[in-house]
Amino acid sequence: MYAAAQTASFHPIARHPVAAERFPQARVHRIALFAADSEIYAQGERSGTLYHIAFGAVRIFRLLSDGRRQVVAFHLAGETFGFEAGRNRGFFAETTVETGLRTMEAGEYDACSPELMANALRGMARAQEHLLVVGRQSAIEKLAVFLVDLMGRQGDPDQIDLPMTRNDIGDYLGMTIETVSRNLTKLRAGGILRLPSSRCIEVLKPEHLRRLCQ
Amino acid sequence: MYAAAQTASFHPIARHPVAAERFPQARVHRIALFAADSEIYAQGERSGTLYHIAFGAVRIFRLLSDGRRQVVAFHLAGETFGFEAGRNRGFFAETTVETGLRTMEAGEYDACSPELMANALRGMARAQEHLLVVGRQSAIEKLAVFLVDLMGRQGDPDQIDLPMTRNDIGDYLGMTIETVSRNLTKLRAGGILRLPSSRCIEVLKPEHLRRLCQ
DNA sequence: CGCTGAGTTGAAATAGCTCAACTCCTGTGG
DNA sequence: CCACAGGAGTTGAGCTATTTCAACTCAGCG
Repeated sequence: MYAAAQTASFHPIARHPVAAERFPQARVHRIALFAADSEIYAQGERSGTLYHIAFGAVRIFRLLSDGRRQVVAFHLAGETFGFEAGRNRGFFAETTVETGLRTMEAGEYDACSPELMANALRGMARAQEHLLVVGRQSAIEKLAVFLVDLMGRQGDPDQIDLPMTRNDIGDYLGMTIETVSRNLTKLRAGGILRLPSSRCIEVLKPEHLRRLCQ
Repeated sequence: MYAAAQTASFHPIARHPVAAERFPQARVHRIALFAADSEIYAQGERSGTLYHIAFGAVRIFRLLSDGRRQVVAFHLAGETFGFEAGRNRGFFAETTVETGLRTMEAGEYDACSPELMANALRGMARAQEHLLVVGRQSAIEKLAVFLVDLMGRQGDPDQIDLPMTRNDIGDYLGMTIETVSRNLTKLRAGGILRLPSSRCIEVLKPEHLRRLCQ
């Protein structure tokens, strides 16, 4: 779970053609490599640092006292995260897969720039959209919204790359892994999806999926 | 439901001693009076205006295509709302009770001031906290968190003023009004609450309530 | 005094959870 | 190259919390 970030250095960046393409060696500037399931920051730590994801994915979550976990956001390649309302982290951040991050320390950026403001507002909007999903709707609807969102953020390919486990998805949508699995099976049985592997989903009928989102 | 804001003018402000006290006549400056259940803005409208609540309460929500409603936030007296990520409103805003609002048009305020930034980040944090509640936990736990939050925002009185209906609460917590009602009854049966009226809750055992929040 | 909307309560239906068994995939070591 | 172990995912069966539908109470108001 808490593999040290250093271990990532054993995996040469060349194994990530996408990342290599987007951030050619000359432009790679202070990229930190993290193995899957590495902690980026913990709840309670001093905040300030921002992170830009070169490749990989990150889950933002909180641990509840009974051991349950609520994932409040996933961040994918190309996105920036790490904004906090207070001086200390309110959540944990961990990689879900092997991930490359560029960090920006407080002081390196203008804390009140229009870009940051836009990002904060977008964060609020995304959390509120997430609320719409988690708050109501059946498990299959939640899953549909999740997949359509992922599709959009990956540039609407017909093959969705799932950079997280069923456990992560369950904790994000507020349901058990069994319910996630059962409803994926249901979508497959309906001819809407194909599941070539557990980390890849081929969307056969995008319109059907979108219709489920209402 | 969509009573015009004008109708509020039939209710003299003198009926609201709290408001009168906080905003004495001399300082009342462009306060708009809204009757209960009045629309403040609608999804899709051009955004920009900010609102400060002199007295009353507001629900921020979205209507789903099947008629269900998800309330993503309540705002109470003293709070400011109306920030948007985009040029257009992503949600509806309505009063839940008779409400006095001071408006600030875009241009009257600095869109990138530290105060606004702090407000945006607080909005994000609150939405994420809300996610923790809605995403998991049993109905009774959700209700406990909701009441404790309300208590805090009203200055921790032992009498909570509920400026919204069971319906609003249900749509906020992602449950039916019957479940809200049943679980309030359960808390009352446990000697934790008293319900002098449907819009007022007396908290007899705050520690018990807090313990339910974990 | 009856009407109306909000809230409460009851009974039956059901979606999702829990617990458990099983498969599949992957990596490791002989 | 195969055997094996361990983790991730799937499937099944029974259980339970919440929803649904319906009846009822209660308070405010013309």
